[in-house]
Amino acid sequence: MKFEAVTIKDIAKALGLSTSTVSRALRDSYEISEETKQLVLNYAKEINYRPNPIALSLKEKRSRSIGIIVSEIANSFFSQAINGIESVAHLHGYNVIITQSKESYEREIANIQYLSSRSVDGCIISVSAETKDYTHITELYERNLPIVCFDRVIEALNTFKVTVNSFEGAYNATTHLIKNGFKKIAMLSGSSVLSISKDRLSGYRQALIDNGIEFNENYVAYCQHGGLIYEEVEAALNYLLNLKPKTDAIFAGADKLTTNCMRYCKAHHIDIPKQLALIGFSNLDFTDLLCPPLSVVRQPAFEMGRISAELLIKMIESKRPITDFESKILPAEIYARASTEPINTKKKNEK
Amino acid sequence: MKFEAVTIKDIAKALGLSTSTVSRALRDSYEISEETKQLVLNYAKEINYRPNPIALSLKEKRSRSIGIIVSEIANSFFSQAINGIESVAHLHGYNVIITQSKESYEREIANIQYLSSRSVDGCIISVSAETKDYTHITELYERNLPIVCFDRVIEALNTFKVTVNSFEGAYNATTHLIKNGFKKIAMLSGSSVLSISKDRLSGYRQALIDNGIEFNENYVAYCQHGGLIYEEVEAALNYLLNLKPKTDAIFAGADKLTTNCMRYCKAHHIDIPKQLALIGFSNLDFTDLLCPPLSVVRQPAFEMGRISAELLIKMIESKRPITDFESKILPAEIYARASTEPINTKKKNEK
DNA sequence: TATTTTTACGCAATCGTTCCCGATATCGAT
DNA sequence: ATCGATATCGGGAACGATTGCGTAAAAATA
Repeated sequence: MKFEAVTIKDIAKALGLSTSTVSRALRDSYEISEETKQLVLNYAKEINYRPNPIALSLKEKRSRSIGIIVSEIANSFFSQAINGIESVAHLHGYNVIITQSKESYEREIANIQYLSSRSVDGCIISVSAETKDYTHITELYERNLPIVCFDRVIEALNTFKVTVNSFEGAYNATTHLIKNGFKKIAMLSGSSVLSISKDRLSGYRQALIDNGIEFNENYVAYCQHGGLIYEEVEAALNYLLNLKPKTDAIFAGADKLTTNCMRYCKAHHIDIPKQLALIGFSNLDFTDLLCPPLSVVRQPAFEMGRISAELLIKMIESKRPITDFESKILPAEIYARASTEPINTKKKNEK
Repeated sequence: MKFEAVTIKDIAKALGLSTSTVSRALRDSYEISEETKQLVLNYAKEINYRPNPIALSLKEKRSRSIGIIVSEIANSFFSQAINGIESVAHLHGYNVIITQSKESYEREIANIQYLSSRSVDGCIISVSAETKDYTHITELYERNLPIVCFDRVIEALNTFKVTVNSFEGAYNATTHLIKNGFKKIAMLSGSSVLSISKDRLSGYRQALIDNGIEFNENYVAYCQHGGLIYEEVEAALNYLLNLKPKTDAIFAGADKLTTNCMRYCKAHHIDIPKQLALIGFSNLDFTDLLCPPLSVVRQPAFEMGRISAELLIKMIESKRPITDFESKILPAEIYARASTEPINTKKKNEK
């Protein structure tokens, strides 16, 4: 029922040659005469011949494609990162296969097995928030599947890692809140098992300490699904906003946490920043258009994707096994907006 | 250098059987004894055998995967639609390969040729705004590659089409503006060649006429890149907002147009809705959190993806060629918020 | 002219899997 | 005991492309 593409065999038959000769002509191999080569090339162009990548994959055990696993493409950070990956991949002649784990351990396993069975030449992975056991990944890695970790990295895996400086980003965001006069700063954190969550917590903690504020573990609430479901954010905020002394600012450690925190405040008529200041990690393109304009810690997502892809392709195309793995740590940028404005400054006209 | 997976040959060798017998056992074919079948199945499970989909694709000329072409995954509408497609595809045992055209004609061609060479069993396509010539798609379709159009459809292609009722959505949005007292309503439209642009323009036009307002072509501005680049939106608004009589409301025909319109207003200190009301198509998850909360026409993106995938799979798995193609047209929903509030109503406390 | 070297091409194996067809064995029936 | 039927399995081709090896013809050398 499916249409049949033109194959090397069709060319061979039409030109009265063998498939090997045709192959050599197309591959511009040695031991081929100039005239037969031209003959084949012309005919191939004429009938619009395209090599079958599946047959090639089967034979060569490589596919010139790289796999991506992220939790959600609807997340701005990830879609920007994917754009970065694609830009580099296409430049090097690689195609990209995108999969989503939706923060599910099972789907992550299914995805990476699908990718490896599809003979991807390598993978770029940001692990799911649910994943605690990484053997499905390390096993493939040890069997020589090149893997680059980005964003949420697997610390135990000895490979390239591309991350944002979470500690510094959290440190600067928290310091920003302190400088603007907020006293009781709580943290809304993602899954406690993720390396980025730990780093962001450390940055938050250190900023408090460096400014002479006591770190209180009670002012940290975790959302194991990274804020993907509103209810867990709601529960966390119900908790954080009923503490004594009263929380007057929130630092949110992930995109969905930040926006869902805003949604909570709107639903509960909490005035930002008068009743509660808010700053959080976010890569949304519209945080400046929010009500109020939202202060954010922004990650260089596109750049992270770019670098990840470059490292992966370097790994794939390297002749000898790479042993010297560097970790690229990129700076996060702080955008201070109205959501963290000092409350004593009674300017009506923001901007 | 790459790891080698366990094949049917390994099982045959280990058990002293032929590959055909092993294949039959795994396929649960007839003409196989119960005991050899169990023997093979047990051993296969033990060594974690997984069939090689590439070899299967080569042999069967199908891959149990479906291709998607959208302009941008960073667009909320498309990422939601992709989620809908994936949910159905996985249910039927299909994998999904996502590609982005970035509104580029060349990339669209490259993508669909890549997908077809990868032996996808079918494609779900929303064409790029740049594309005027559809032969790269119709050609494959005529060679029996199942294709479902969604969102931006190819009118000339006789296949399943899944769209939102653009006319109705535009009609209702425009009527909403009129009912709220706005007089000079301009339209910010996407690429004029797209069917959805035409339908939305018709809806806007009809709503004006039905309410006794003259339709004036001068109050329509087109953005050929669908608002993907801010400058074209800026130019369009510079034009629309300098018309006499003065434009007091804007209806925007696409996601990026709507948000970039807000950005423009913010940059130019235009008060929404006092100086300019705004409603537009958008599938962002947090238009309610924008400043001001944005009135939108929202498409059932997930549902559209779901239906598209179901139709495609129906097409793929149909024994006889399908000739009776229905077009699914889903209703768009209007969310009225502060950005289109009547200006004479002087409520301070919105909600 | 005879021999060697080079050139240019075909043959066949390979990748992992399925499936048609042929082969063998077992069993019941005559 | 012999034959046919059936059950069960192996051999080998096929999918599309590459490639090492063998070999014929052409070219170069003696």
